Amino acid sequence: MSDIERLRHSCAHVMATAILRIWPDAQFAYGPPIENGFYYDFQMKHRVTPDDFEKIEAEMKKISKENQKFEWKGISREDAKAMAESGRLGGLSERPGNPSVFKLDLIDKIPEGEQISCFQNGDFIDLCAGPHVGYSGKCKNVKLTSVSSSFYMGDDTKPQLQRLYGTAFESREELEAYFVRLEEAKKRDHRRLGKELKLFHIDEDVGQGLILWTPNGAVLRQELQSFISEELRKQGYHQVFTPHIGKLALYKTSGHFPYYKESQFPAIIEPDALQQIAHEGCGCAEMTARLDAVSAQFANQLNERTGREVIGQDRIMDPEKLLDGFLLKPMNCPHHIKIFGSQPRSYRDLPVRLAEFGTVYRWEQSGELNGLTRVRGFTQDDAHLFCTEDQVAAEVLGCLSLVKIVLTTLGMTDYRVRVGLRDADSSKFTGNPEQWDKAEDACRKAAATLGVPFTEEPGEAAFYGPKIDFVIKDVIGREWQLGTVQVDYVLPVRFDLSYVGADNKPHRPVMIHRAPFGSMERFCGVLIEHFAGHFPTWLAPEQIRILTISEKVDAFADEIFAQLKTAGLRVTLNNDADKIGAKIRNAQLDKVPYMLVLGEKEAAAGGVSVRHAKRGDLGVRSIADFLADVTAEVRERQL
RNA sequence: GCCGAAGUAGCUCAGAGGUAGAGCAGCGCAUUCGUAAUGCGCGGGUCGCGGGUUCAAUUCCCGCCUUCGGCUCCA
Repeated sequence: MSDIERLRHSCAHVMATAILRIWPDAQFAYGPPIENGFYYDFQMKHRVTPDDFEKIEAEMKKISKENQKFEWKGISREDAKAMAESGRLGGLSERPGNPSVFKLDLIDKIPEGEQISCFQNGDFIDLCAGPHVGYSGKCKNVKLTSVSSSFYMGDDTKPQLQRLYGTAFESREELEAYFVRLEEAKKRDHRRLGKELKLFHIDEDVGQGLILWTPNGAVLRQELQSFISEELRKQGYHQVFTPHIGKLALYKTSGHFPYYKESQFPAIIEPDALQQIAHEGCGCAEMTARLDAVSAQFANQLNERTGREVIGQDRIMDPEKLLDGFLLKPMNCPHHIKIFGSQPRSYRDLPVRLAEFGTVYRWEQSGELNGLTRVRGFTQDDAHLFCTEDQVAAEVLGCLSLVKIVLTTLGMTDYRVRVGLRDADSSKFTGNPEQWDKAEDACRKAAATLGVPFTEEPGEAAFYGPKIDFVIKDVIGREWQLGTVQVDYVLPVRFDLSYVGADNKPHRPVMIHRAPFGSMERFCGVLIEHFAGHFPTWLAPEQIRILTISEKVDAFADEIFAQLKTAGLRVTLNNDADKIGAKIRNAQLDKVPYMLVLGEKEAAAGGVSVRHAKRGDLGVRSIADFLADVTAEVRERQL
């Protein structure tokens, strides 16, 4: 544990002590240091609100002044249990009738034979492995930041606890600097900039988590798509288009329906069928069952193909009663699979790489929605690669290099790479173990070539195969998964895909799912924050703004405007009656990369005064020079 | 979905049981100006939505919706 973590952990104990002095019934669960501070989870009758912070902080100050010593004590399991039973553990004194329930549970979770220890500061004794600072006097530069709720052990079937967050630093200056930094970070929040720069809009009447791309944001997105499309052409991809819905049977085959029902928009039922079931007086439960069900033939075929019972007897129904419908597509794979399967394929054709900016819809929980980063409808820069088993490693590598090109071009270097592996004892993962091993190995090896540290995370795989994810942090430190590359041995079996090998026999292809941006929405959200709204010229919705000094140069300004426009640049003209200072200020606030100041001086010389939003006044230049430089800057996608 | 907080003009926010205010933005007029705010004037709000209490509710109470911070979830 680092020094700052040790300090913050001690602050969590000081906070607990303060809470107990005010509300003695509090039962504490778990209180670790975290990236920017610490928290403690607890349960008590009083509900803490931000109005209570002052009172709690005052008590914490007092405890810090008392300069209590943090003392380590090794105790036996029996003693620990006895102390928890009496309410002494995680309390200021024994609390008859109020046993330390969470501490009791935590003690049970400590493996047999491991040393159990507690720490005492003043009257507060807590089950804790430490370490801690020497004295509470160190815990003086501390501030409570927020209160929320959490589930005990992160399990939503366990009791809901209150979680109080705080932060602490060695010095007061560092503490203050932290909050200044936080304020600065908020200014680059994509939700705020999205409004200020008119990039996107979310409208209640359209629906939560559904993005309306306004003209400025549409430019940003379109430029990114063009960039990706160019790279895809270089790498031998084929562009396809598919509809936004597909029949339920498609998703029953893929295995997504009904198992992921909670995260899909409900099925769309055909009008005739809807009328029929309404006529029959069919209830909701009955309707759901009939939607979920399949015919015996369907189940048998799929079970036979996969070699296991993926569809149980309970889902089989008389074909007469089956209810058909459509699903708003939650992913693009089945559609692409159908394109691959639409014609015979030879091993000579492989790999087949099908790409689409495919829009998908997922029913995310309302509390999870967040600006552009977590939405209910989004467009993936998706592609599916169908290849032979021998080609998997090379194709994964190709996908990774694409992700790397993308991130490098945008100057995004602060990301981490996660290799998601299967969790041995989870039934969530399908397919055979040897293929999993092979695929996991290919991912691991490919990730190693990135030259970026990566972590292997068991249980993070997709149900059909392992994956490599690129994860980036937003301004407030939350992590978002962007690019992803996933190897899949399962869907080709479920859809019975095949190609003809050199031996003139059918073979099963392997699929790779990949999206370098992940989703256009999320990526743009992260990108807005990355650039703090100051996009490089090639991405800027408005690249150049012409600012006139007086009406006398209107004709000259029109001429320059027309020239830049003809050159394909996104240019606007501000010939309002404002003073030049105001025009510059407005252009700066709109984060327009180039401002061209035109007055009588420029008109006489036939030049333009160039000002850059970040580099300031660049002096007078000839229009030809300026045009050449900016077009090159845009063409080369300079940062 | 759960816990907590919030919702007043396009934006940022103030306000109070007696049907609302500022700054910025917008519009109009004047100004013709040299690298981050020219002046004057005008318009703009069913105070998130629906109920209830009250002579009177935007303000108090209840329900809902949306947003924000967490939790859980993320094929």
